[in-house]
Amino acid sequence: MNEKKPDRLTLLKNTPLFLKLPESALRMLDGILIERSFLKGENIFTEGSESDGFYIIIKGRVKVFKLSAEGKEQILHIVGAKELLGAVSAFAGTPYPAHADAMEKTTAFFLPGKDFLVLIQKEPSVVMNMMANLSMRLQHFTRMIEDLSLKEVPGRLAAYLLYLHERTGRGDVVEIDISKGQLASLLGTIPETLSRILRKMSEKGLLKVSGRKVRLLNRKVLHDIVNGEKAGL
Amino acid sequence: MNEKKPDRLTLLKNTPLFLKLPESALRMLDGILIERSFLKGENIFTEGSESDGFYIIIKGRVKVFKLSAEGKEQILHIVGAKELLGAVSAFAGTPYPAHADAMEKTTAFFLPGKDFLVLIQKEPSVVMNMMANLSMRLQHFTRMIEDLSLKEVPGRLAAYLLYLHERTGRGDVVEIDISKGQLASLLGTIPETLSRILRKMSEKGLLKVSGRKVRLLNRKVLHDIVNGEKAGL
DNA sequence: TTCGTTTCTTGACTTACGTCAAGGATATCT
DNA sequence: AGATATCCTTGACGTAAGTCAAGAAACGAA
Repeated sequence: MNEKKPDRLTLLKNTPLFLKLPESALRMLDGILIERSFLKGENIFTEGSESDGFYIIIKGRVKVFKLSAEGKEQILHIVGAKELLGAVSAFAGTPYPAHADAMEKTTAFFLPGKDFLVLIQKEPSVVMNMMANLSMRLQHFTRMIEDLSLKEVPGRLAAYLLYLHERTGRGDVVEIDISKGQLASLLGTIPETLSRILRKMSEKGLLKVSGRKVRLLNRKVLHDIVNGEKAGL
Repeated sequence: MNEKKPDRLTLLKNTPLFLKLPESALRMLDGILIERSFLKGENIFTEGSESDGFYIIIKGRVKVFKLSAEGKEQILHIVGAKELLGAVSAFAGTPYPAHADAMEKTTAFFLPGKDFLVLIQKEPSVVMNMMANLSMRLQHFTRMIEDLSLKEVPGRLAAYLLYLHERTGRGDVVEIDISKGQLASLLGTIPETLSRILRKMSEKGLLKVSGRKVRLLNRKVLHDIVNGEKAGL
């Protein structure tokens, strides 16, 4: 166990939240952080439960989501390595505002809320980094509200595919990194609707689906769809 | 003009963002802030334009909103006295993510971005106050995404009315503080739909509308509607 | 591989809500 | 107060997307 310590320090140093932290603070953190693991599908926290701290994801992915009365799920965001989970609640001392489930085998460091508050007082850079983090999340949520309220599902899907293409596209092929059902939940719809729209887009020659790989055949029209063109879907 | 200065200082002292600021910093701010006025309906900034600073609203109200390709409007939030407008963009140095229009005659202090960044460096309490602000906004947006994606319009309306009742209700009467058209835009729908749902709720004996005053006659059922009950609407 | 489970797709149907158009009610300005 | 513009309501209609149900395909475990 002891020989793992150097690894943890390096991990911490490369976590955006802890950028610019002095060595001493990192070492202190290393002594406080608790490593936790979660199985695929395991619940990490539940909406409404009291926040006793937050997580820094080391490996794996976690979905943060809301549930409707009828059980429909809306994914708010997916948290991956080096990102924070539940930090706002820990800072504000409020209950977790949504559920969090591991989407795959996940390991994370847990930082108890009280230690976090002490750290914040001592290290202003942590607060600045966290502000940057919150700002990005706010932007993301703004776009999500816009999409849900002002775009239809084809527009949201096209926007997501083009976004994937920009970040991870190899040629004109993008690989959806989550199941189609989960993608539906991220886009604010249901698997049936997503499936139908993908088929229509295929029929129109806009793309070609094979499993999780999607070849974007007409990005121009996909862009138009994002901007509200009906394109006969 | 000079005899107004004491007023400004008092205003600043009572602004959440500047809580706990030393007298000296407040006086410096007072020398930097620029007072600006906007007419009803006037645009304050536009989505995509570069942020050169942010506003502290002194009087009046401002709607922050997105527009769809077809011109439909989604209000993200309404900013009133002592609240901040455009602060995230000023902090992050990103363009404004939405439009802002004055809903009534509004006066505000403008703080140039560069001065804000200097202030942030010098006064950690400002950052903490701003974090608290961002956290609340994030919570608000989370709820908004949940509502748009998982609730229908009657549920969103009922939630809004009950929220108004909690904050400002006199007996069982609440007063909607914006026009019905704007309320529709805030709830992510259109005036026709809002009108129809209000009528149906009246017919079911859940409430009684007279102008902007709404008498809530059956809060229990309204709560049920928030929680996904159809209630025969 | 084979079995069993989960995920994905498809069709027929329903429905909430948006669109279009018009009349009525309120508000605002001189 | 009267005139003009804005806001609100109502009806008839269209449509995007959800529900229900059933097969097909993909995945995982034994």
